[in-house]
Formats: sequence, structure tokens, C-alpha cells
Amino acid sequence: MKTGEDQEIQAGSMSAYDALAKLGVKGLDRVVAVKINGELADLTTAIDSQAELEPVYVNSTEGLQTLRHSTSHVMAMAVKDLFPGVKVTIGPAVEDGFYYDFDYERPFKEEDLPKIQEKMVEIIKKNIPFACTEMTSQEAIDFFQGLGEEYKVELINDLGAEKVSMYTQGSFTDLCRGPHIPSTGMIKAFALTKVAGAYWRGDEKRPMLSRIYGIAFENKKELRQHIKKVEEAKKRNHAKLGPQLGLFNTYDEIGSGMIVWHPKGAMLRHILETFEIREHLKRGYELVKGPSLLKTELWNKSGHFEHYREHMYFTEIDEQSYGIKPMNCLAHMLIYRSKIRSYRDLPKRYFELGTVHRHERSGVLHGLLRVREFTQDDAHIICTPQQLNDEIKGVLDFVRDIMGIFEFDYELEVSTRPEKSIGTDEDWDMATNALRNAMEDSHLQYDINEGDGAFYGPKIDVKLKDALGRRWQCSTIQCDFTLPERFDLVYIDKDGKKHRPVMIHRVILGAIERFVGILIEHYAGAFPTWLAPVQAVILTVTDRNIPHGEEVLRTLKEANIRVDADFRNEKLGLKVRESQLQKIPYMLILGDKECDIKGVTPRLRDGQNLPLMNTKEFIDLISQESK
RNA sequence: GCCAGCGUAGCUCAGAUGGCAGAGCAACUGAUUUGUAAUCAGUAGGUCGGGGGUUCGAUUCCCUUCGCUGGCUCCA
Repeated sequence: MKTGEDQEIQAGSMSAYDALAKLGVKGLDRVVAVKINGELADLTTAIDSQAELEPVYVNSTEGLQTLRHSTSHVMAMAVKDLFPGVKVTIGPAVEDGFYYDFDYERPFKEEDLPKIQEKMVEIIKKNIPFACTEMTSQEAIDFFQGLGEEYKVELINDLGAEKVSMYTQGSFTDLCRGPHIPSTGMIKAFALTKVAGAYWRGDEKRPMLSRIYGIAFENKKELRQHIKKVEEAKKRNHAKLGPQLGLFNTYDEIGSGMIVWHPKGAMLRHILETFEIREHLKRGYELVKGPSLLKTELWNKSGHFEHYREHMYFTEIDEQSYGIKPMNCLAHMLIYRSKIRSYRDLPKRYFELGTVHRHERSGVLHGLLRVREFTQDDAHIICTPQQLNDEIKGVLDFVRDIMGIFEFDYELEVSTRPEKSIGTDEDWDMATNALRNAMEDSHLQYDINEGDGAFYGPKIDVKLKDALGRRWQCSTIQCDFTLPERFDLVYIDKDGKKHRPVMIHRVILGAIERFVGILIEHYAGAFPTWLAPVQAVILTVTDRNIPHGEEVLRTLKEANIRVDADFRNEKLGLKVRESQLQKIPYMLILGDKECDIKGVTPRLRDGQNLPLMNTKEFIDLISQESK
């Protein structure tokens, strides 16, 4: 909708809000901002010429961002009021809410939150307007210096702009790009959720600030729904479900970041691993296996000792220093180098389910998703530069196929050269372009993650979400021009001369541990039949049915079905309940009726009963489903 | 590693100003022979995460250490 079609608007300057009102926009009380010629702006912005106006409603993505951002300003105001001497830094909107980082004489505690929240409610009730003013950077610096707000001064200096915008609500003025809601009264539903430490500007060498997180929604109902959603998601938490389902456990006395796989979990891994081996063999990979301990000298040659030492464990054998492998590439390269290779032999694709150890800092460990010992479905593809593009595309297809089987949505990122890295600029450019080209050729959407590559090359990362929406890197495809150089890998080309091959490091699931963690949350523990460690359980009704039960058990085992039996002298209701809690796909009810025809009555996890059938029919049914 | 929170029976959780540690479920034993999400009764189960200190006395207060959770940083 346009202003200026209306004479009155064109004639004199008026606020965007008044203009929208004049234009007859409905639901103005739910409009938090405006887009002027596509640019997000405050409702108080003056309109004095013809412009394209679009109302931004509170329930839109941008509307919620604005609301959340303004809520963070209200929080900063409350905190400044309650804790004299506190210094403010930044306070953006994030997914579902906002945070603000403060520097105070002591970190904030959870018990501080109710007080702050109360103060915020007070501010909201007063319905204080947000006012935007512009000033020169020097004026702003003088202003903040007068208040002792050194962080703001640093921000303005780094902005290096001539002018900056400032937002004031009541007694609180903050450097801010905006826009903001018209006044604090528009905040209808928020809650402060947690406190956390955060380094100033994300740099661990700079001061640790105290961050307060909050959530904000359009109304109380949405807020309640969100809280409920988070509670539901917590029930899917793999760290809780895993031990309950008998998959794995951790033990204080073993140490952190180390997983102990119980029978069902070890079975689940076995299923995943055999599936993976099959899929790799299908695609022209060869199985290999390297040792866990390799001489430190070799890690030195590869550059790991220089660039990755702090993540590695070392030991000594016969006065010789060894490093425990944090990656599987070295042995694969030695396998390649063990023979003279012709261009006709390439690409070589070496696959290993390689168990690696990495020293992760204690604070980052997280259930199965971040551990110190894990197994990668790792492969190294050694190919000619001409083959690089096709090989990367091949891996991207592989990723798409596998993620499709598990019904995962994923996000792609290309990570570029980090500060700590080896290799020439030309090599990095070539490798980075190869990755981007393969993505473009496959018509894939991706983000760029500057400076986040491995030390030896750029990479494509595939991120999956856990139950709480946190993103975890699983697949990764890394391009490497450097290690082939260091290890002098060569192939003989058509011209009879030695040439340098390229190496791709890649994983599909990533780490089996992490992937299982995500899988548990993805399926809420109710794995599809082909993955379920226990596919069926035989539930007898009375002791009379045990002989037939044993026969069915034997028959199903012979048919390679992963079957358990519950022959206890307990009521059927109890057995059904317990199997249900274990999320076993099929419960085979076995009473007198079933004994008569030598069959079973399958009951599904969703409570549905299949008709009485003989054992052979059930085997056909479940075999079909298990692929 | 840093900031905050947490650690009581296998699990979920009570508990007290510092004075013999409590429930439900699970486990075990017995009875029951049962038809689609919990049969009844009884028994047993704890260095209150570990170590040190203060105290007549510590699960409780203090220090330290291990582990977990949510963030930061880092990463599969």
C-alpha cells in the first residue's frame, strides 16, 4: 500500500503509525513496526513523501524479533535499576526470545531472576514509549563515557560510523539499530529463563559477562505452548531415554565423555554399522582398518602435532612417543602410498569405522552428542583434481540418500579457511571453489561459515537438530590439498609423470555416538522396525502357553528376527505395559487361541492389534518391514 | 577451560536450625495362572557422589575433588 495516493498524507509529515491508520490498516494494536519501501522501521518514523508502507504484525518473524529485542531493552532497564553499577553490553533477539549481557561485580544467579522479572512487569505496566534519536558518534561516546559504559564506547568506536541511533525508554538509553515496538505496554508475555556466562564479544581472553536469557511471545497462550513444547522435547532427551531403554550408560567411575554400550545399544550400533558397510561397498568404497596408536613423529609430519595437539592424548612405548589417533586419515594415506598408483586406479575410496579419541574440554561434554571417545564412519577419497567435483557430488548424493532413509531435514554450511591452518592460498581457493561448485551443481542451498574450516582444508558440514532444536554437525566433507603434499602421495598420469592427487575426508553419519543420540530424540526412542534392537517380544498369557512360546521364539530367532520373550507369571496387562515402555515395535500375544492354531496375535506400539496369524505369516510381515 | 545450577535407595523424588534417613515404583520371596499400559502380601535395599575441615556430633556449614545439566568458547 502506498502513501501519497492520499492527499492528506502527502501534504504534511506524519508518523508511519498515523499513515497506516489513515490507510485503514486493520489490527493496528498488533502492529509493532513498519516496512518503509521494504526497510524495517519504527512506527514513529516520520513519513513525508510517497512511500510503500507495510505493517509488521507482532506474530510475524520480524514482528517477534522486534518484540523480543525490545523486551531485552526492558530487561536491561530493570537490571540497571536494581543493580547500580552494572554495565550493559549487547542484547539481541534470538530464537524464541532474547538475552542481554551484563558486567556486574558478581555474576547473576537464578535467584535474581524473579526480582528482575517483577521490575520488568512494572516497566511494562507503565507503558513507556520507545524514542529514537540520532547523534554523532562523538556525542554518543561522551554520553556513555559519562555513565561509565565502557563497552558501549568500544562498540561505537568499532562501528566507525558518523552517526548512531539511540533508543530511550524512560530512564534507559541504549545504543541500538532498532527498530523497537512503540511502547513497553505491547509486551504481553515473557519470562526470564536462565543465566549463563558469556565472554565479551565471544572471546575467551576477554571478560566473562553475565548473560540473562528470556523468552517472549505475542500472548500468554503462545508462551504457555512454547513452555509445554520444551517440556515435551525434554522427554525425548536421549541422555534420559537411552539408559531407560537399556541402550547405554555412563559411569562416574569410568570418567566423563566415555560411553558404555549396554546390550540393546550395542545391537543398535551393530545394525547401523552393518547398514553403513553395505551402503559403502555398494558405492565403491573399500574397507580398511588402522591402529589407534601411531608414532608422534607421524603426527608431527601430518601437522596434527602442531595444530591439534591440545585435543590429543599421548603415551609412550619403549621410550618412543605415540599419539592416540583423533582422526583416521594417516593410516589411509600410508595404504595409498604402499603401491605405485596409476590414474586408472583412481579414485581410491577407503572406508573405516574408526574409533578416535579427542580431548574435549570438560565443559563441552554433552550426553552422546559430545564425547571423548567416538567412532566415525570415516572415509578418505583420493582422486585426481579432475575427479574432485564428481566425487564431492557423489558424497552429497550419499548424504542425501542416507538422511532420507532416516527422514532427517538438514542444513548445509561451507566453512572457509581458519586462522590456524596449513597450505597455500591458491590451494585453499581451489578447494573452497570445488566444494562450492559441487553444491551449486547439485542445486543445494547452503550458508557460509567464515573461518570455520579444518586446519588442512575447507569443508561442507551437514547439521541435524536435536529435540530442543540445537544444531549438531554430523556429515562433513572436507577437501584437502595439503596432506597429499606432506605425505608425497602421487599417481602416474597418462603422460607417464607423477602428479599430486587430492584427498577428501568425509563422514556421513559423523560419529555413531552422536548420530545415535540424535536418532533417539528423532524417534523418541521408538525406532523403526529395521533399526529396533528388539523387534518383537513374545508375551504369554499363562504358563500353559510357554511351550508354544518357546517354539515361536526359536522359529523367529532362526529367521534372524531380534526377538525377546516374557514368559513370567504376570498379568498380560503388565507385560504389555512394560514392552510398551521399551517401545518394542511388535508384541506377540500368545494365549490359548494362538496355541490352538500355532500362531500369534501381533500388537503394535500404537495399541492396534493385527489379526491372529500363524508364525510364518508374521515372519513374512516383519521381514518385509526390516528390508 | 569459564559462568550458573544440581548430586539423598536401581528410578522418580521427600526430608531436617547440625542430633537414629523417608515414600512410591523397580528388585527379591511367597501366593496368584491371569487376554492388551501397573494382581496381592512380605522382605531386603543408603558411608545422603568422593576426600578434607569446623563441631561433642555433619547428609545438612566451610574447603576441595569427581560427575551431570544449561550457556560461553571449542567441535563429529
